[in-house]
Amino acid sequence: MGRQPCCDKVGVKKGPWTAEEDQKLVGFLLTHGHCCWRVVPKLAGLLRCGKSCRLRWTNYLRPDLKRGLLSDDEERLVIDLHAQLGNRWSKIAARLPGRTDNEIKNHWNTHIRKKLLRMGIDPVTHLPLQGTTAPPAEQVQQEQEEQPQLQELGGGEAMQEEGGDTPMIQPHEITAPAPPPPTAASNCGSVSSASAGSVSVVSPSCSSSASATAASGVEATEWPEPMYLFGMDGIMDAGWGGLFPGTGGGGGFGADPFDQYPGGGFDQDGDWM
DNA sequence: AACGAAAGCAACCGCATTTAT
DNA sequence: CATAAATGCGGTTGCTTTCGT
Repeated sequence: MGRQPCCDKVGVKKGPWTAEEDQKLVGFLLTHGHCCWRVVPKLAGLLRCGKSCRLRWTNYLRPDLKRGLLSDDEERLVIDLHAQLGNRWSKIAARLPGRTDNEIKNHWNTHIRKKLLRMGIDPVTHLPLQGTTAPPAEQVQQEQEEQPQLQELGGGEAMQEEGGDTPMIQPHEITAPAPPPPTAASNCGSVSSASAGSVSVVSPSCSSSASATAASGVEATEWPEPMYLFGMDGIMDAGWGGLFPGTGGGGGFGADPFDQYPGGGFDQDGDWM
């Protein structure tokens, strides 16, 4: 027997997720968890493939996700791990809390890979490129001007984007603890305790309250709705700006929402900050 | 100011692996 | 043990934004 599609192709919506869909998915998962992704969209009232729901959740909606560019340390860690593991993005992501394989993969392909190439390093083997053995001197100089700290992976200077973009948000800025708002407090790590699935967003720092919350299920059920009652601006102000990029899809993050709304959101433990 | 090219990112596709029967 | 189904993973695509001319 041939392999069946993961879901019915007919009537399945594709493309960028809308805020309404996000709301349904987050609300459902925080309340019920996911016993199996195949049935999640049906139970959540979504016209989406279960696969798509899983991807959306793991890459975008999980409360424990960091957002923003990778820090200098994270980038070095990615390079080191890639040298050891190759394109095992999920394995690499497992070593970077709050980061997803997709995010790391994209960052590698768009930033790190190019940097290594300009440095004359094969991004696959992590060895000096054959043939030219070294990039032209002016290229090296340009590279050093752009990424001086990459030459010495032990350096601790904050890395900037190519072209000298505004500094990325740093991990310590993301994880600075702060008292969570009442509705969001229940959000931290309430998923897996209600879930038989594998995805866990339980945060050690709030696991006790999370278990209590999950036991009641009340707040976990209620929080997504207030999030939307904020409206987009309110959500942004609350620091989950990356959660609902609108319906534009694609490059909706050309402007980092954290640049506009710094200091809010969930840290890697799912704590509100 | 307008246009085209390049960059960046979210999402999709298909294969591989794991789990259940 | 064999087969089917579900899930996970990596590669790729397409859309949006940004930058340069």
